[in-house]
This record gives sequence, structure tokens and C-alpha cells, in this order.
Amino acid sequence: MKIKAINGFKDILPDEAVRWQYMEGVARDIFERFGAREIRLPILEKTELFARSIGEATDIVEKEMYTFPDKGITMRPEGTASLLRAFIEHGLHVQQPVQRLYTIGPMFRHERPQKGRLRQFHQMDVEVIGASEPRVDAELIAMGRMLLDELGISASLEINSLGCPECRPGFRRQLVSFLKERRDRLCRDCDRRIDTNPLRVLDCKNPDCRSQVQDAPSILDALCGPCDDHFAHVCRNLEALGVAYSVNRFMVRGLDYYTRTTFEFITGDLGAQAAIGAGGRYDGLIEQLGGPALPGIGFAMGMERIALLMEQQEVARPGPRMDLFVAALGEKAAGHAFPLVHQLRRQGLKVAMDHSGRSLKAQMKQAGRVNAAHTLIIGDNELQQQEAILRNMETREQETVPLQGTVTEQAHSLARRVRDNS
RNA sequence: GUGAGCGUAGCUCAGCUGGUGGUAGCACCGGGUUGUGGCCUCGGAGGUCGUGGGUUCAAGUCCCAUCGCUCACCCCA
Repeated sequence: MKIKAINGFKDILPDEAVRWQYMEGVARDIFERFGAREIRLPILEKTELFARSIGEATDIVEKEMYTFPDKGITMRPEGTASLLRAFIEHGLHVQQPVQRLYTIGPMFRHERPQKGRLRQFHQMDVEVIGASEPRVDAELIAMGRMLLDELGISASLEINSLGCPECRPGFRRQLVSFLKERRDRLCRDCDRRIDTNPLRVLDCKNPDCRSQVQDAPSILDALCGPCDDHFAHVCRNLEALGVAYSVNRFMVRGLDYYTRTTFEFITGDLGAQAAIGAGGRYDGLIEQLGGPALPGIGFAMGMERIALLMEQQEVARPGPRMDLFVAALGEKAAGHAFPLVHQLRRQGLKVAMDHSGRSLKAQMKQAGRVNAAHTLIIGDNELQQQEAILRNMETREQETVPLQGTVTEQAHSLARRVRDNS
């Protein structure tokens, strides 16, 4: 019985890792253009942290986390709670009034895996803490859009407002009574949802439920003055930045902590998992976690989903590329080449060499496979003449190069030649 | 937790109503080129047909069980 990775946990093989590195590089660059600084966080946290932030009674906390009950600790299901915990713990708010932070790493969910939905998944998470102005919402959303644009990924943007503790409860009551009147025309899941999570009925996939819900009261009509004003400004500021969006009054978030602005980047190319990135405002959460009364907003991008889209949409990515492949013919030449290769690497070159003493043909093939820009051929003849053949693999031009002096000197002049030549 | 589908070479897959596992494609190794890659050509290696049981003269193929994977539902971070 071969040992395999456990279900829902996936290896990212080298060919795919290239895509991930590219994605991460673009993301870091953009996050930093917006002034965000990286924060690295632990993967395990006290279970209580997630219970208090995500919501004690949510399915996530009740049954979908990787928890060690005897230890009272949990593998983080999302980044925001951990980030805020660290923010509060270290009093980062005293450093500057507004903090922009990002973190990239694995998260865990204990659920049946499906397409674009693994038990270990990865997110790129950005949070802006300490600012409640609608411009900040628009700026953050625009940053998400910029990231997807620069990765070459097309997705639509939907936004909504969930109101605040002032106006949401009223809307909730309104909605529940609306739904109860139509209880018999809703699917069984929605019938149950009326009691457990009525807002969820709004984005049920069942066509019957969808049509029933068309006439449901809109959260956007129920917003209090300040929330209504905030949302209007977010929309206006998105327009000022030229970010296209559509308002989806049915969009709901599963976490208890969201307030006001919520948004999702959506694609139709990933089966049932349409959201590739999502976020929202969480004014009040930091205080609830025992920190200062500061507002916050953030979003997370799902890296697996982005990687799948990059693959589907064939986003160009650089292949592997070695500067030089050293093909030595025979033991004597190999003995000479071995330290030379080491010196070339110290000079900063990416150098490969075969150690199995195979034919030149086989070694040339290998040079092609690692996409080497040049191949240095050293045989007994060359060795005697203190020279070698340098082949440009693209132009197929070859030149004889001297191998004189110490190994370091040889490496030095070779490195210069290879660099000038490419 | 629920439902459906699928497990044949490293990967992608043929294999019709049971009758000896495919010159299949990609990848790998070697020859054609006694010292020159990609293209071409010839050859080679590589398999407990997921596992266990059953039916049968005979099972990759049919039946049962089991494990694994995938997609979807619930939920959604």
C-alpha cells in the first residue's frame, strides 16, 4: 500500500509552483503599492478566537474546523481572526492610526473536498484597520480588482451592504416574516434556513426559491441613514476609480462579523465555487475581541481558485531556465568540470551538470530539457588544449573558449561570456 | 452528514454483448549521428487492470463488499 497524501490535501508540483510563485509575487507587489505590510501568523490558535469572531453558532465553528478538542486549539479556518488577534495582542494601533496588513498562507476546513475547495487551501489576505471612510472600502476593492487584472484573470465584482447592528435586526425580522408567509413554496433547506440563517435563503440556488425571493424586502431599503450614506459613497468612489461593479442585494456572508460593505469577485469557470475572492467590513469586531474600538475592512483571495483560472485562461508564465549546462565527456573531464560548476554557481549563474557519464547526445537532450541558454562541452581533446566549446542553444552557434588559470579564473571569464552572450 | 460518477503504465486514456492486458498518445531510456538538444525514425523498459470475495470452463469486463478519488448537495472561510 503506497502512502498517499490525505484527502483534501494536495501537493503543488514544480510546474504548478511556478504559477504560484508568480501569483504571490504579483500580489505582494500590489499590496505593497497600496502601503500594506506583511504579517506572518501562526496556523494554530485558541479555538475560542474563532468562536468569538466567526460566531459561536455558525456551522463553521460547530463542525467544520480542524479542532483538537482536548487542547482547545484549532487550525485556522480563515485569516482575519488571527490577524486581528495579533494586531490587538501587540498593540499595533499605537504605531499609526491606520494599519494596512497582508498575510499569505494555508487555511483549513474540515469538509468534503470538491473542485476549488480543499481541506488545506491558501489565501492572500489584506486588511485595513482603523479607517471607516467609504473611500477606504473603494480603494481596497480596487486593489483586489488590480490584482486580478495583473494576473490576467477576468471576474465580475458584486457588492452589497449588510447594514450594521442598528439596522440589520429590523431587516432580519422583516425578511423572516416575508419568508414565513411563503414557507410552503420554498425548498426544504430554505424552510430550515428561515430559523437558522434567514439571509441565506436570499442566495439559494433552487430556481423556485429564487423566484419567491425576487419580491423579498431588500436590505438596501432597510439601511439606516449612516449605512445608506456609506454605501452610496462606496459606489460613487468605485466609479471614480473606474471599477465596474454590480449591486447584488441577495449577496450574503456566512460570518457573523461583517457589517456594511461586502463584496465578491465571481467567475463562472470553476463549477460550483464561483467566488475567487471575497471580503467586507467588520466594524465592531476588534472591540468584540477585546481590542480598541477600531473599524476594519479586508478581503481574501483563494489561491487554488486563482491558480485554476490561471491554468484555464493560460496566463503566461516563465518556464524553468538554466544559464548553462555543462556536458563533460569522460571521467577526467567530469573531474575538471565538477569544481568549475561550483564556482560558476558562486558567480551567480544557474548551472546544471549531469553526473552519470552519459553520452553527449543524452546530455544535450538534458540541456534542452532544463531549457539551458548555453551548453559547455568539455571532452578529453578540449581538456588537453585547455579549452572548451560553448554552444548557444538558441542560435546553435558554437565557439571555443579558453580554460586557463585557476578554477575561479576560468569560472569568472566563462560567466562573463555567458552573460554577454545572452 | 447526503447523493451521483469513476478507479487499466509516471500522466491522459482504448479495451463492444465475459474468451491470452493496448505496435495507443505524452513522458522516460537507447540506436540511427563511434563527440552535439528540439523535428524525424527505429527499438526498449515500464502493469498485483484499487483491494477482497463470489458467479463461470474462463472475469479488466458480471455480482457483492471494501478502500480510494472526483463532482455536486448541506455549509461557505
